[in-house]
Amino acid sequence: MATRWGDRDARRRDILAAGRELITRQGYSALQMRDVARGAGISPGTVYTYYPTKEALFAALYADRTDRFADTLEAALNTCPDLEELLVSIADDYVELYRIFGKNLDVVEVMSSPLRKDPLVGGRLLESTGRAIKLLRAAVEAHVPPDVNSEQAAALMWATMNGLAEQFTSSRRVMHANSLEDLVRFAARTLIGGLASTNKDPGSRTFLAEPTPM
Amino acid sequence: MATRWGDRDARRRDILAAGRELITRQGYSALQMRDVARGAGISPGTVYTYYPTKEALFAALYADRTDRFADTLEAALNTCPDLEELLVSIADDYVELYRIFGKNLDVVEVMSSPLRKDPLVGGRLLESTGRAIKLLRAAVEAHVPPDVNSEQAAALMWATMNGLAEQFTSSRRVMHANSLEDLVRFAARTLIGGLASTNKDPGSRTFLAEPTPM
DNA sequence: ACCTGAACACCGTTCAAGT
DNA sequence: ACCTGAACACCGTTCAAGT
Repeated sequence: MATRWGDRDARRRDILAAGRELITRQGYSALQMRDVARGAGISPGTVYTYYPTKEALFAALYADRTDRFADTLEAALNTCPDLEELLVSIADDYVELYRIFGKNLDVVEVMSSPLRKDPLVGGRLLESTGRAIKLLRAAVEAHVPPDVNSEQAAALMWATMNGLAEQFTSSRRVMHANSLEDLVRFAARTLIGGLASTNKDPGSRTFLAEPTPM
Repeated sequence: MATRWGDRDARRRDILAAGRELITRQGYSALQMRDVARGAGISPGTVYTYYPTKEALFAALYADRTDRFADTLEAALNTCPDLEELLVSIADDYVELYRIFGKNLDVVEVMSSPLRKDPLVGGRLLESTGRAIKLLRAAVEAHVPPDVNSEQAAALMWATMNGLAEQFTSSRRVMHANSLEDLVRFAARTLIGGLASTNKDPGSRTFLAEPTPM
């Protein structure tokens, strides 16, 4: 680290890089403030003049990672012919994100604390998660019949993604032996088929819809 | 606590009761070994002669709670006419379980540590989660066309339950304003419709299935 | 202003001593 | 045997002192 005395922007990048290194290589339990400080070439006290708590630092790392995931999602949105391929192509990236951050950050907790007002914590968090959510909703709306309630559909898709990611980062073996790709395809087909055949908006619900041929 | 000196069974129940009280009323961060000891009327060191670590105690509490959820699931299985009503009727109970335990226990972590061999930790955990999983799979098989791959279907259903529970215990507001019941119904209808119309076993896949009328 | 690092606070865990 | 509680270890956080 060749960061000069007083260069706050570079110092902040050093802190984030050190934290990211620890958390991606060794997991959340390895994210310790003394080690972050050592990795960034500073003393422990100094970290606290950049991020007021460990949770704030973690939230900043999460926001960065979410932005990278949103990049993946955006690229998939521009290249994938259908929702099934889109979901398959983003699955690995999301599972990696979830493995590192999934269980350890309560976004609501952060956003309802004073950290909400910190532009480099709450601000970044709102920006990155908002972007990912918008992209996901756009994906749903682009690939699902227009009479489906897209808010519910996006929420369900989001829940499914998180639930699958959880299975593949923790309890999968207890349940089954399917690969991530197989299960994502199965989930995608089931959701798409289900959205096409039922679950219209209450106003326009039809009793006999046409099933989408595969 | 009127537990007598040397009554290990009663003492263990006292410890579990104290832990459950803390965690259900104030959440995981309130599960502190000194407070568990005080609640059980013993000294901190004694807790460790019953559960070797805090994680072991937590896993035992999780196993107990999972057994109670399996009771709920079993009752629903015997009374609910269809899968949609079954899922709606267990949703609240599962969300409560998830709020308390969802993010804080890695079952695989516990089961791959020496705790696995402890009958009151790993043993109970295997028993209770195995029972819940079997019941869920039975529910799927009872309500879904026989040519669907029921292992995948159960895994997807499990993922969806976890994903929805996560939304309703943390980041829901960021996504949408639907109630739990509405979203569970939507998810159930979509899954059921999707399983009926697509995703047959590779061998018996049909191209035009009959949609289930609502 | 920015940074240091010793010290404090807290909580999981251990163990010599008690009954 | 079972239990006590002071002490240890660890890690998030603070703050008086340095440059």
